Amino acid sequence: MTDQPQNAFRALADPTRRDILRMLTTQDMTIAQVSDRFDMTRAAVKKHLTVLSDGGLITVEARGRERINRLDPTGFAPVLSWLEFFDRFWDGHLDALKSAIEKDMQ
Amino acid sequence: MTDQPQNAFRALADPTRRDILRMLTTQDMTIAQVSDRFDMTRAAVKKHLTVLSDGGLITVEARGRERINRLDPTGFAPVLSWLEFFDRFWDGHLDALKSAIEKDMQ
DNA sequence: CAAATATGATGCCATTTGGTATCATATTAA
DNA sequence: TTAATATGATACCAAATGGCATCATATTTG
Repeated sequence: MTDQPQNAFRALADPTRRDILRMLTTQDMTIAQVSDRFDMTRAAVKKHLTVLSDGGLITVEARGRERINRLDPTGFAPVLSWLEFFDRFWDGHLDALKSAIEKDMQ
Repeated sequence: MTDQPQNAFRALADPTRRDILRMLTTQDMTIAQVSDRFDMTRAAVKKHLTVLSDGGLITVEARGRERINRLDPTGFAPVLSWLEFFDRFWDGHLDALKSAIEKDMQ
């Protein structure tokens, strides 16, 4: 982990990395397992996983010759905390926001 | 506006842009007003404002020769909605998450 | 031990990004 | 109208980013 929340926001800025995060909600995965799901080299995926790790969004556990990549929910804290600042600011606009979210969820 | 939530996440990935957003919580600002607060050219600031606008996080209202940049809370919806997916997934971890946020807020 | 496997590390490349400088255009003010 | 002001647009540049290819290293496995 390093600068916060910069590294977390940076990690979230790439669609591939966001897809990886969602994948990791279903199960922990090795680098090879993640790579199998993308049309890019293992090296490229590994770079993304490093960025996600720097952002604190995943943890990597060495297990023999494998590296288990696991979602780290606490890594989202700096992001949510930053966003929370706006949540407080809006206040009266929260309803509009909620409906906008619901509309977006469809 | 374009791809969602990609443009919003991309807009949030830069520290200068996040600072601009926080500034805009205190008051709507022209490009010149925003520029005055940063050690970079007006052109550079204008680029950031364009990215923020593409991300749907601000709206720009032309008023005479000025452009009023205004925070758009609804632009955060796609981001929050994406994050909400993880909120559902964690469930049992939410408490740890909350305390992590509080710790981060200090 | 030797071969296969999983990952790490490095170098290279094209594109994007964040910045500057400069000039054009549109409004306002004298 | 003319000058000043606020912004838009463009060209250019260095650094970062996302990708590939390749080789090195560490673990398993036969």
